[in-house]
This record gives sequence, structure tokens and C-alpha cells, in this order.
Amino acid sequence: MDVVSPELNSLLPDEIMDTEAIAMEEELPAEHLAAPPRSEPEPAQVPMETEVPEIVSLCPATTSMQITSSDAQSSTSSGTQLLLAPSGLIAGTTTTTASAKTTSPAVTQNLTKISSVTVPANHQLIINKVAGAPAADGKSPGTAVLKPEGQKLLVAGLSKTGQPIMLALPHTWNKPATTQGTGDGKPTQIKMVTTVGKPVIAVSSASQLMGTSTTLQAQQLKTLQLTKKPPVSTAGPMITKLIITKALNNKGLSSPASVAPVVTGRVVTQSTPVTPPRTITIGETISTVPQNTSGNSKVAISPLKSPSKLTVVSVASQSPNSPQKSVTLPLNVALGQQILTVQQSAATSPAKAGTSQATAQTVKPVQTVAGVGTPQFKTIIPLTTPPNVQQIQVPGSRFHYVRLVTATTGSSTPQSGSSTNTNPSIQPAKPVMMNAAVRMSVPIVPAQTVKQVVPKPLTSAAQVVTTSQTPQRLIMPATHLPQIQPNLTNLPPGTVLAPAHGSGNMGYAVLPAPYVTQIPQPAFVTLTSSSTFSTATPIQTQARLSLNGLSTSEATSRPRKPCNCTRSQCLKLYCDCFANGEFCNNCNCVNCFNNLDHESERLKAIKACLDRNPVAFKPKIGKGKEGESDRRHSKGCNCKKSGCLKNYCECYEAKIMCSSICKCMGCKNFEESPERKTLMHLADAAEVRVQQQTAAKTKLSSQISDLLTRTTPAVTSGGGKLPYTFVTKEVAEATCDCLLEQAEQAELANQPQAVAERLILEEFGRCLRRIISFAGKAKTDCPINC
DNA sequence: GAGTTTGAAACT
DNA sequence: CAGTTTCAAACTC
Repeated sequence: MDVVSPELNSLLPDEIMDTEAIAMEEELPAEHLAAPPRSEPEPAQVPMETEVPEIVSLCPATTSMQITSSDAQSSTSSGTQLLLAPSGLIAGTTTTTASAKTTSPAVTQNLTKISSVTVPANHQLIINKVAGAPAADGKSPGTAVLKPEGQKLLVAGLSKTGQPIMLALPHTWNKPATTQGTGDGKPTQIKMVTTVGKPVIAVSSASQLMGTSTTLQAQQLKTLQLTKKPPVSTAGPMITKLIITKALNNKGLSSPASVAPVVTGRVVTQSTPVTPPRTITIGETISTVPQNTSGNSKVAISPLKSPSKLTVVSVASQSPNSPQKSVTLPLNVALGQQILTVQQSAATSPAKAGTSQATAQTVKPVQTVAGVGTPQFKTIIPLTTPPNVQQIQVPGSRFHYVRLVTATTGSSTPQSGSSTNTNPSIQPAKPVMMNAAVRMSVPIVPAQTVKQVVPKPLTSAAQVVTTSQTPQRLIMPATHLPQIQPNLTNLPPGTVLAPAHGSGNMGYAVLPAPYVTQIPQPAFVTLTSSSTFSTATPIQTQARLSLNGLSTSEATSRPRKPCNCTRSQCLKLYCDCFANGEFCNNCNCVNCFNNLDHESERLKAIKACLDRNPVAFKPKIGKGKEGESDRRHSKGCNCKKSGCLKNYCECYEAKIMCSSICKCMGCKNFEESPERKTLMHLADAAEVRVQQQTAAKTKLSSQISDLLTRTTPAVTSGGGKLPYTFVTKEVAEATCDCLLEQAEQAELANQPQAVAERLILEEFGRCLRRIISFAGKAKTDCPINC
């Protein structure tokens, strides 16, 4: 495993580098440094295809944030998984960072917990760190529930060059991960794997890690497979930022005021995949951000391969008397949605509330600003009032789900004590039936949209973050989710489980992320929190995710074709909108039920589809077997008459070859097929023609315009010029380009010479007309001069 | 734009 | 699982 070089270490801020993790790691016994006896042994050499991310020591808390490399075999979908520290790690932590540099195991529990990791656009990795260190003896309420080992924090991502990065807690690296309450020995993991253009972030909820009742608890997050591994050697300049934001902590807070809300670290560039835990991933280009806080965690950051930005903020500090110790919201970014991880800090006592409040004052609101060319950003908002969000980790699925559950006890939610709401407009969180009151939404901002997050201080009041545009993700109220829960593993991409609106009781809505993103409301985040979030550094996140091999930016920029459904109510897979997990919008459908107004029907339809086909909403085009094409139809086509050379064929439509799994007849969609080659050639030629023609016309127009500009004095002085005076050398050349292009087109089309000549003459005529038109326009537009 | 063709989805 | 029907997109005229 590669160890970060001294020079790289020197580049890192002390707050980052001087982390307990480092100290722990350095002082770990030799056996710790040795290859850990893990259930998933890390290969010494990581094949290119495996894309095993390098591991970076992040935080050697006794809660055992452990980094594990992604299992290449298990990776089936490209994307980014973000493994975040379980809330349990966060629970009981305080804002104090004084625990840094402790080396004893007991002290390791004082390590600052990283509540969230953000990998925004420009390859920023932002990590919200849970502030505070629990009691060294580990008996603090928050930490008591956690076993020293068994929890892993894995943050893996691919740099722009595809280099993976991971954040790990090395001292537990060797320890078999065990989750408290589960006892199954399965390591609780939080993984973030950034794939080429398909980042997916999964956050395992604290409750899950803590061994809550959910069946999905202790499920190990699956590593996502990367579709492609970009050549490392071609790594281009990249800016990666590591921002560590300290989360609020209401427990054991010794000096909350001293804690700076945001810790910025530097990014190190990783050069090689690494398996050992102590490896630090280093980014190609290092960018530093002002650092306010001393961090206890050492974080190695690797830029995403694509300029994607993912911001994930999760912090959970929950009251010990709360059934759910911590909550982390896994958010799906599969379709370019922004990811929002809600951080909870439970203030269960007035003193704690005061602590949270004090911390909130120190924390700057997070303001997200997307500049030009920044496709997307993510907003991270820590919550103070725990909405009891549970992550639902779906094995084998690259989509992750969030379940919001009703607060079980009102004792843990008396936020009123800490509700020093400075903003009257913000409604205090309702402790009772809070889930109905607590709304969380993840704003998803499309590219080129500038978003701003209202930097209102978050106390216990709901925080609303407004962005200018959709897409956005909202956690919607719903009803009757439980009936769908058995199929959670196959929910449509980005499905979000949300409390039912108007129900008062907890219900769930299954909202595919695309649906959510289409909600035509101003993107906002409504969160209850006793803390503000840092805006010290603008968080720009770009989730350039891919769908079926297409980047999110492509998918989002390209307008979806409106459906024309008439009978299916857009609740069958016949409907592309529905099949793609989107609401119908500007469609031509009749009697459409694929909207929020027919939520129950839609939920039933989703369930029905999943019953019929558990993978109904999964992309059909995925990565093939080893050695096969990167993209292949997962099911294969069944064409009979089209020869698989028409868009009827799903393979052809996806611009992929038919494979052995296809059941087509008379298939001509294979590599050597002359028909296919002909079609491809024609298509390419047509595309080139269009481009050339457009370029030629643009050039002609530009030159004519330029000529007009330059000849205006002459026109003025001459009292007007005839059109031929505009035929300068430049115009003539541009005209010739047009004529040559026309000739090439005729030749490509195998047109007879006579036809070709005619086409050329016609083009010439058009050119002349344009010249004349410009000339006349020049006269009319310049009456004074002319 | 209307009608036809096509193949996936849905149904039996 | 196979055959049939339904459906909406793709295609043709």
C-alpha cells in the first residue's frame, strides 16, 4: 500500500493531518499495520478492472470506522458509494476537537467523527465531521452503544482519472467489523465509490449500524462496480478540496465555541490503487480551502473522475434515550440528483440543547453556489431535530433508499428547549408526530443553474434552503409505504421513502429520485436542526451521474421525449416516463396517473411492476461480463423482423451490439454486419454533413458580418455599394467551402454527376442570396451611413 | 397526420 | 414457461 509521501503530508493542513487517526495509526502495533485478517481480504495488487480504491486513514475512532476496499466482484454498477460514519460514531460526540492526537485506544473514542463526506463538483470532498469527542472511557451515551470495532467508514471514489479513493479508519482495519445488535459479524460499512460519471452515494444510517430493528441493518453496503477505469496516466489537472465540517454535538461538549464549523483540508493525489488501510489517496491537484478548525481526522481525498460534485452531510448526534441513535440519510445520486444527508443532533436535555445552540452559532451556514459550468450542487444541512431517518440499504442495488420513521418517543425530541429560533419565519420542529412536520428535501440543481442556499441559522427550527430551479429532490409525504417495503430492493432509481403528507401518521411514499427531481417547486431543504451549517466555503457539488452510460448532464440536458400513452395511465412500463422513474411532464399522455396527484395509484403500479419483475426499474443497459463490451443489454432483445437494425430493437436503440443473450432472429446488429456498418456509416456521414454544413454556414455568416463591419466606412463614403463589393476573399472562400461540402454530400449520397452539379449550383445560389441579403441588410441597417 | 409495423410489457 | 394480447414507439406513406 502506498503511504502518503512526506511532501504530500506537508501539504495537508495540520488540522487534517494531525488527526487522531494518524496518531492512532502511527502508534498502532505492527500487527495492525499488517494485512488485516479481513473477511474481504484486500488484494495486494489491484487490477485495473477491480478499481479498488485506495484507502485513506480517516478516523481511527474506537467506534471503529474502518475502511475496506470495494469489492470489485460485487461491483455491478458504476457509481459512487459514500460510506459515512455511522451515526453511532457521531452520537455522543461533541464539538470539541481537543481529543486529537490521542493515541491510546480509549482516547480513540474521542476522535472526531466524520459525519459526512462531500464530493462536490470540482472534486471537492467535503466531510462533515461530527464535532466533539465523547468521553475517553467510551461510556458516553453516544459511544456506549457502539462497539469499538465493527464499524467501518469507507469512502471511495474515483478521481477524474478513475483513481479510487477511500477513507478508512485504519486501527480497526484488521478487526472484523461487527455491528452492535446484529452480531452477525458483518461489518457495517459506509462506502463511497465514485465511478466514471456515475457517482452513487450510499450512506448507511446510524440506526442501521447501531443495530436497529430494521432488517436491513448490518447489511453491508455493496461496492459499486465501475464501468470504466480511466487511465491513471492521463490524469489531468484537477482540483480537489477536502472540507471537513464539524457537526454539532450536544454531548460532552467542552468547548463548542472553539470549534470552527468547517475544516478544510487538502487533497492528495493518489497515484496507485492501494489496499492497505494506511494508504492515503492523493489527488492530482491540490487545492486548499481556508481551514477553520482543527480536525481530528485525517482524510485522504480523491477527486471524482468526472467533475462531479457530491456533497453529503450527515451528522448524527442523538440522544441516548432515543431508540434510534443516529440517522444518516443515504441519498441516491444515480440520476444526477443531489445528495442530501441529514445530520441529526439530538438535544435531549436543556443543557444539551444549549450546547447545540452554541455550536450552531459557531457554525456558518452552508451556502451553495453553482457557478457557470457547475452543473449541480448539493446542499448539506445538518438537522438538529432527528426526523428519525433510516437508511435502507438495498443489497445489490446501486440505489439507496431512505426511510423516515415517526419518532418513537417524544422524550427525545423536546427541541423546544434549544429552539432559539432566530428566524421567526422558520417554524420550530414539532417534536410530536414530527415526521409529518419535518420535511427534508434535497435540492437538485441542474447544470448551469446557480443555486443559493438561504444561509439561515439552523437552530431547532426548520431550515429551508431554496434554490432557483429544479430538479430537486423532495421527500414527499405518502401513505401505505409498508406494503411496498418488501420490494425496497428494487425500487426505481433514486426512490425515496418519505412520510405521507396529510396523513399525520407515518406513511411512506416511494418516490423515484427522478420523480422527486421533477417536482416543480422551488428546490428547498426543510430540515429541523439546532445547528447552522457552515458556509465558510461555498459548497459546490456536481453530481454528474450517468444513466445507462450517459452522464447525468447529458441525460438532464437532453429533453426527455414526451410520452403519448393513452391507455396505460402512464403507470405501466410501456410508458417511458414511468419506466425511467420520472413523472410525466409536458407529455401528451391521456389520463395520466404518473404524477403526484395519483400517488397511491402510482405506488401500486410500482409495486405491481416490481412484483412482476424485481429489476423492472433497473437499467437495461449495463456492464457486460469480463472482456465483453462495457455496455450490453441485460436482458437481450427479442426482435424478429427488424433485424435489430431499427429502433424497435432495444439494443440498436441503445447503440450497442446484440449479444449472446439476445433472442433475436435474423440479427444484423453485430460487429461484422455489413448492414450495420452501412447504417453506422450513413449515420456518421449524416452527422458529419450536418456539422460541416452548419460550420460552413456559420463561417460564411460570420465573415459576411465581419465584412460588413469593415466595409461600413466605404459604404458610407461611397453612398452605398453593390452586393458584389461584399464578395471579398473571405466570403469567396467560405462560399467555396459550402460548395465543396455540397459536393461531398452529393458524392456520399452517390448522386449522379448531374444531380451533384445541380446541388452545387443550388448551394451557390443560396450563398449568393445570403451575400446579397447581407449586403442589402447592411444598407438598410445603416441608413445614416449609407 | 394517419395508418402500419414492431417488439416489449402485460396477461393468461 | 409459452402463447397471446396490449401497448406505445417507431416507422411509412
